[in-house]
Amino acid sequence: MPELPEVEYLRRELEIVLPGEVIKKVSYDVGKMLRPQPKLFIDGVIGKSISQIRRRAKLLIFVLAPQGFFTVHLRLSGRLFWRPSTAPADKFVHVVLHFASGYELRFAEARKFGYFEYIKNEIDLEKRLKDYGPEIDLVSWKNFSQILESRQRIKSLLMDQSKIAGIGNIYANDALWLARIAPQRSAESLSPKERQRLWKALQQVIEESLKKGGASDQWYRHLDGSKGNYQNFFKIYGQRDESCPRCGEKIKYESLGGRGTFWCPGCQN
DNA sequence: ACCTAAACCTGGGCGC
DNA sequence: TGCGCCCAGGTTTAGG
Repeated sequence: MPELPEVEYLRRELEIVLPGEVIKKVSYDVGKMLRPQPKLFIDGVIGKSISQIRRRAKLLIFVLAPQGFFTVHLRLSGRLFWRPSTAPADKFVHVVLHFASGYELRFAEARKFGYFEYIKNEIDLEKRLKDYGPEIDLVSWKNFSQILESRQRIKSLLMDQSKIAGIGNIYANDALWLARIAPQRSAESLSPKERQRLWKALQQVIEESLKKGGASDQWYRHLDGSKGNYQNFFKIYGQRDESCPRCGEKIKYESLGGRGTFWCPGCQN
């Protein structure tokens, strides 16, 4: 999924239905999806209620009462569904939290990369979150500019969660196109004007996607199973060999840092 | 410090 | 319809 807009959209939906719900039972069929171990996870959450849902980077954080937390990472193909237990089955479901109200939180994960993790207290939670850089939607322009003082390639740096949190492959591609910056450039080579353009482009693209309910390019779904809309408004992501909407040049595709990278040689310099 | 490739897995789309 | 190949919103680890 799931980059900041997708995870944040889901967080807001969860925040509407989950607080006050009591976990009655956990079922699963893939043990590695419950961390640190299925038994520890289940013992940690059973009988507790959910009081709040937070987000840090691409990680959802469920606050439990009277104490404890669990996190959910959707990785590439994770979906969360909120359903009455009588609802028809969903495909690819591997973990289900059953609530006393008769509702279920279903975790569908086709590729089995995603996971739930129980965290027993604040100290451990902080430990788990300590390596994340500032959230992209909160970082100041000045701090952003400082973070770019690096020889790393700009696109790889944007996607490095320890430098800046929340950006993934879609929004890195789209923001660089908006800011007219080639993804292969080293971060430190960006002029102050370019840094400002990039910072603004990132804010713009994140905000636009969040308003559209995120990008359901392949797997991402809302809590009720519906799709987001940003995939219909990609600037350059996925547009291999199409013509650039800004300058008409043919859009290139190459692997950069092991990730598919789309850019326009005509207007990204 | 930074880069690449591979690993973790499965499904969907495309060409033949 | 089927098969093979390529690709996939992420992260981690091994090796150069």
